[in-house]
Amino acid sequence: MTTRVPQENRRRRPTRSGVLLSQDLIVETALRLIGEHGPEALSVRRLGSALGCDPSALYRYFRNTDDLLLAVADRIIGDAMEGFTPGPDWVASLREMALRVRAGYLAHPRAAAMASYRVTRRENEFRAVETGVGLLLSAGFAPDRAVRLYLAFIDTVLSHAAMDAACLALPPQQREADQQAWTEVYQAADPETYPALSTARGELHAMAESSFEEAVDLLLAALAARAPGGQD
Amino acid sequence: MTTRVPQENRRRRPTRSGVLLSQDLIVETALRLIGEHGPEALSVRRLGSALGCDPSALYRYFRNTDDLLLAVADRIIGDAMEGFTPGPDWVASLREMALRVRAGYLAHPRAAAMASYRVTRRENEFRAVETGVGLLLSAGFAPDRAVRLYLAFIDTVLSHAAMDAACLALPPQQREADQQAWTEVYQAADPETYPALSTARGELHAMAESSFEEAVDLLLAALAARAPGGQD
DNA sequence: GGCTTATGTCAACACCGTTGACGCAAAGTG
DNA sequence: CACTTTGCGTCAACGGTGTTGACATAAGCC
Repeated sequence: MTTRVPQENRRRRPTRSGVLLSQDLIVETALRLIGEHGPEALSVRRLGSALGCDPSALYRYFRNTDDLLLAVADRIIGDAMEGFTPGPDWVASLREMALRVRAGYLAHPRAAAMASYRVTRRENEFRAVETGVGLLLSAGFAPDRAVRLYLAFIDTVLSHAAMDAACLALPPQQREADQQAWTEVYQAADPETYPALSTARGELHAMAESSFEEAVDLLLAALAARAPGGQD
Repeated sequence: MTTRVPQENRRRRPTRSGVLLSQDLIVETALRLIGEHGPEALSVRRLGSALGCDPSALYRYFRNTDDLLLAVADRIIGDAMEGFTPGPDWVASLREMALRVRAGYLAHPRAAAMASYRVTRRENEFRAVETGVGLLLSAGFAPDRAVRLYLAFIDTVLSHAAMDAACLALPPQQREADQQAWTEVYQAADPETYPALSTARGELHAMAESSFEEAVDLLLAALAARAPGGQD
């Protein structure tokens, strides 16, 4: 963001409680708040009191709460992708990207659920898009195909990861109840009206698990099959 | 629907403005509000004034806004799947299922975005799983594979649809800002640090669109390629 | 040391979901 | 028809939310 106030030259005045505010400190505190007390714990007022400052002070650093949320999202992306460098195998590299993003989301389940579908427009997202599109270009796809396919890939990864994160963010009681539904409620399905469910009865337990890797691998297989360079 | 408080025997008193309240009327008004005035128009207070009653009257019909939201979600699912019967072509049938789910979500974005991660365990979900697993069984997959692959498929569809709905549910200002980011902020990327972005500069506008169909088609292609019966 | 001005503070506004008390009118009973 | 019960709509209030504009004050520049 070019419009952003430079962090270094800021004329920072300590707050009432002596804390020196900064975008990084605010983002970290927000992430901590969400992680500790759930997504509903994130409000300007609570964030202010957690930082020991007036809520309105945050508006000196972020245009509004949406702006703050995008900063949090970008931070998650940055943490997830830290130290990652794409290798020569573009499929394997995209796969690792996917797993990293998912791990980053699962580390902050509640924040991830809010931010998965946003465009952060910040440096970490820039780098991730650069890396992903670059990998597809290196696979021989034309630029327009590379962009379209990267979008399909990353949207699948992000939305799937968000879904997993949302499940993880559920209260344990509710999560276990949802999982048990597949081994209990669905087992009682009437064979006449639900023949397919009956046939697959012994396998329905798999419904309780995440399909993230399966879906990513299916998608990557389809991408590999369409790569100009060959079937693999 | 039928398990709720019987609508018939209710001791319904006309509101101040003469309207007779009911669960159906409330749900329909909520959907209409969202459809006419955007997703952010749905609040208990606005819903109350749209119905010509005090906001608190709604709590006679729904435990809280969450309960109301689930009722709305149930209606959306029912509407989306109404009249659908799987055909002989399992790939085409799964594709139509996907498009129907998405259309249902997009028709009522905010409700869908808020309810997408819920497991209903109700009749409509039963029927959907039965249909989907049945289609994969008919394709020749063994039951365990059919279950796993259906899960990967439906999770991709649901999470993608939820993501699209969530984007649509954003306040217009934020949504447009997110979309413009690809044609403005990302255009200014430095060619030296972001060579791939530079190469694909003219195609980045595609990032603002939905990748739903592309992702579904990629996944279905991968499924078709793995079907025991052959590529089709 | 004085000036400018960025920045933290404060008070206020307009919303939000939810609740409890209250009175009225509809349903049930005879 | 009259009487009682009670479901329901209304009202007022509580505590929460994001955001804004006025204001003082202290940091950094000359």
